[in-house]
Amino acid sequence: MIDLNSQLQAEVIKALKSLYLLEIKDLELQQTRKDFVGDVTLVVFPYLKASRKGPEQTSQEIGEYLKEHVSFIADFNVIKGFLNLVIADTVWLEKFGEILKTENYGKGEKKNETIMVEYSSPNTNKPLHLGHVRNILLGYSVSEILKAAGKDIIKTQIINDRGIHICKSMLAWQRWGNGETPDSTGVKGDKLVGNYYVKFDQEYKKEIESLVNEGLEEKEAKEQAPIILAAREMLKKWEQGDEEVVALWKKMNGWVYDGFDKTYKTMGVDFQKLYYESDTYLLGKKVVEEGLAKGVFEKDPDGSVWIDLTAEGLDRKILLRSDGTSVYMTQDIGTAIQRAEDFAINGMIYTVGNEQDYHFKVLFIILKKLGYAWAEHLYHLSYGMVDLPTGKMKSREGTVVDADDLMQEQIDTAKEISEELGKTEGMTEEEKTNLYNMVGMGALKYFILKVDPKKRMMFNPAESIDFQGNTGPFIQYTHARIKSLLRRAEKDGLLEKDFNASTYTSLAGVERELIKFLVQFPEVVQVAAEELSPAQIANYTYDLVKAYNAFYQQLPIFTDENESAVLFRIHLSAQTAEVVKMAMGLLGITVPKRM
RNA sequence: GGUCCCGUAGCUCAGCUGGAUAGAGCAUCUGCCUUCUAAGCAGACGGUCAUAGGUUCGAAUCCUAUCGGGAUCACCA
Repeated sequence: MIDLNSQLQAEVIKALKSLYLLEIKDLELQQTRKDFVGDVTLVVFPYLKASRKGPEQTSQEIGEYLKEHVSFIADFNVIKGFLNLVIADTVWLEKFGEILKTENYGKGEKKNETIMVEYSSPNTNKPLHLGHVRNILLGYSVSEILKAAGKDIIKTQIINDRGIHICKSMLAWQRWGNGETPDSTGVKGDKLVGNYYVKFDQEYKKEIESLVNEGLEEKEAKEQAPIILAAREMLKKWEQGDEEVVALWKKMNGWVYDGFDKTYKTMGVDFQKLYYESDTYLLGKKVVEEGLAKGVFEKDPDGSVWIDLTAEGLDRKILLRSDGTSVYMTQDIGTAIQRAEDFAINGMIYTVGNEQDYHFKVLFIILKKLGYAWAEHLYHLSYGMVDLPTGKMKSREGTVVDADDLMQEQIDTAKEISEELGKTEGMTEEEKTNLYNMVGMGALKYFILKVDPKKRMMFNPAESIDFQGNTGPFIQYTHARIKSLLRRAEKDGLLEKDFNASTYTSLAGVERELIKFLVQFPEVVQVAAEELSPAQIANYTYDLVKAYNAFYQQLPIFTDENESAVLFRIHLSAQTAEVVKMAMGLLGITVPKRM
């Protein structure tokens, strides 16, 4: 497709050269703001020195030149130093015709580039909560966006399945579980294990308290409480491969995975490859040798290994403890290298909260220093915390918003509203269930993804997520409405007729606006991919849908006397629905045919 | 204390590679269903873009300082 913008740029450059002998390489054109007439605006202030004239006269001259020399400039107007250019309707119609012919409109060319996207990466000692929800939705959506931009994606997660935290749940279950299982209790596996994690914490606190009453310092009490000693002992046994402990560990982790799978299924997300920390936690050690040999790392007299990043304005960072065990950073280095060995990847994206900005900064520098080619394309998809009105979520204070509960609430709300509005008449039970899921999850996903990932966001559990206005359901509704139109069009045999751009020539304002939005779509996808920002897609789709609704409300579709207008509007609607469907798909949101 | 992020309408958010009169949604108030789905449309109300300087023809956007909020700075993960 011809790129209108770059073509126009070239013409303006020519105009400046011919009028004022001004030689420039490129310049910025912007979209004309809504309240003014025109499509594209040139700000002429920067060229006043060359023109030696006032802003209005300069704009006028450039405008006249362009109107005369460029066929697709239909008109122009000047307001102060702003030259607003009007692009001919025929150009828009031509563009629209090209869009209709484009298969998979919006998708970028294949890039032959494979990126691994890591997201979710939970601990196995407690259920997923609202914080994970943002992580998971972002990771999934960014993956879909990158795919649409032409990259190959491998979705992955690293499951933090080992360590003292899981031993705590195991120990508590052993002591107080009475052999309970998810099956015997009907409790979802991750919830069951999470309950025992809480139980451990309660018992631990009691022990600390009684030790303090016996006269111990709190710090000592924390170290010496029998229950924590038992948990440490269990971890040691696990590391030695004690059969009984490992069997229990496998059993309880299995429950958790079953629980997580259900949650992932409701969310509609997936992974191609899973990494487990129990497999990777020793991996970084051999890299240490490599780093020492290359002189990237240094060894202290006590045997600990460090990297000195003071030259980069950072700290000295430890990579191997004096007892020879590895730390978080070492594991992450090892895991990254393992991944590059497992797959032919060109880069990686880590979806991790912004409290780990520093960690990833350091990690990426280290990997670069070690000289891996793929290390040039590592990104930390850093996102802000989700705040509650009460402040930060704290599991110990019971202020976490559980992922499953949250999703169920939205689905229930979707059901309530749908029934209230009487939208479900004639639907089968299955269709209804699907619809409630789609709309409920659509509301939740859109609510989270429309916000710039980098920013922290507010969620108030007391107020339900909106289903009106700038929301997922609003967009879904518009799609359903178009589908309804198309069903009628099909019945009337209108869909078989091709739209011919040359038969319909005078566009209404709302029609032109809508085409402009559709034209933008591929670029929006590219920008969203570059910025790793689903919010770009969400906000674009909202604007598109608003433009469609204005069109829908203002113009008749079937009842227009002009048959080519009817045909045009039906195709315009169909194309809008298609873009909406694809854009929402990039957010992991499905759209209904009826609602 | 060092480093990093943030502060836009009552609330939740766009806009931030400098450009026109700072935009949406929610909430409040007006209209519009006998014509294609009113989860919609049209409109009203609501702003010293935290504050103070600076750069510029032009600053919500860039720079500096101050205030306020948050994160991070472990031989934890």
